[in-house]
Amino acid sequence: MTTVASARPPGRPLEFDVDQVLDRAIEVFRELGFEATSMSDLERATGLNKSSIYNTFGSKELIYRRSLDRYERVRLAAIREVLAAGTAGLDDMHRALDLQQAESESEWGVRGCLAVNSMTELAPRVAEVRSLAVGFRSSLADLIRVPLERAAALGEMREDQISEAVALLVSLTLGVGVLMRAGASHAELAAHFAAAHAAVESWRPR
Amino acid sequence: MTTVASARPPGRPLEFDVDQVLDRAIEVFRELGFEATSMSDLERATGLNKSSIYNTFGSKELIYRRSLDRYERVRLAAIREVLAAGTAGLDDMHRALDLQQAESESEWGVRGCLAVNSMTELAPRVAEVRSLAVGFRSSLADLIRVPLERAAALGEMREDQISEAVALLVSLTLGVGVLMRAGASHAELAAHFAAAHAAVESWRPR
DNA sequence: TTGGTTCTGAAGTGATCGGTCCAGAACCAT
DNA sequence: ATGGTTCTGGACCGATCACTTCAGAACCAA
Repeated sequence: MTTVASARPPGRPLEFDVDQVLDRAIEVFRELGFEATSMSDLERATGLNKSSIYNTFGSKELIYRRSLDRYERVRLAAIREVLAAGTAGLDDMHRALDLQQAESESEWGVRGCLAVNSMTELAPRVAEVRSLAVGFRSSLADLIRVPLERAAALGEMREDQISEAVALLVSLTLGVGVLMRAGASHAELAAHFAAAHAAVESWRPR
Repeated sequence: MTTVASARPPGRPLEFDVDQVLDRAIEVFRELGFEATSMSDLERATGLNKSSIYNTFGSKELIYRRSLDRYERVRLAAIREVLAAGTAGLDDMHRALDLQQAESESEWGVRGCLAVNSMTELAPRVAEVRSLAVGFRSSLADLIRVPLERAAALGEMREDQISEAVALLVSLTLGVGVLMRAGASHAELAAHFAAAHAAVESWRPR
């Protein structure tokens, strides 16, 4: 059992980069969801032949799960960079909210968040997708907790408020994910972010 | 043009009650969503023949829109009864949150909220569904505003906090709608409702 | 009862669905 | 070069999709 994971197999090599293909699949799945996306859609979006897709991923559900997994990891890494790598407390939280708002107002925003979409569409019926959903929320909560604990250490909020603050911010994030896809205007989105900012400020001791 | 809307047409009458059929359709759409629900599923759930469905509603999209419309009206009526018909301020809000939590933990809770589901699945692609989504959020916000304005009149919160409070509670409601379908435990749901209760309490002047 | 209208049940429509098969191309180790 | 392995393109598969058609049943007004 001395096989190495990256051992190049014999035979003809893949003519494409798997991650690049997944990125194109992510775009389609974000826009149409799982059910409304056909294999033809995936062929067109990835530029691959159906055989190559099946040879590499196995089934439509499997390429969806691979796409969702990659989406979550990329997304969490970006959030980690903003939240966990900061040095301030509540100010980092405000900054993160501003970034999220800017994203949600961009032309890509209307496609929403693939993780949120998967939670309402496929998670109830597919256990593996449900696991990805639970894991994503858990990781997101962990990341949100970081600046809040720094804030508590800085005396910007009470220790016993942290858990409720995390839950509230996670819920708000999911809510924004829904809003983006459902015709919310920039004004409506702004109102929700204003509410989030106000909640953050309410934690400061007076 | 003296036609009356409820004028009984000649010919054979329907053998079923339209609203009862819609209630059964709502169940299926809540569980499976629009795309994953087939006409056979609807036949089975409603007990109707395909022809009767098409004769009455016209298409799969139309019976979905009728279902969503009915779901929203029934749901808003129930919420109105709790929120707008109350006489207290913030206490009514707490009571409403408790009811929502009990519902989300019931066996029906895992099907989630058809309105929320429609926002992530069909609203981006179908303008009429998007309109229903916008209308639902708008009506929900109006209802949430009622007890908060009573609270402000009672001196339980400041007038200028109301709009942000409404936005936050709407966002939280959407978030819970997502959580219900995505494998959230009762504990996880409880944490989110605890955060909501804490937010409500934070509005009281000190 | 009869004529006009509408509803129901069952069979059938073409199109598209996700997925398979296989011949030939493309690679590596020898 | 050759043999073993893997990947690609395209034809092909049965199943299922939303939807239609139509004959006959069920009703009302006259």
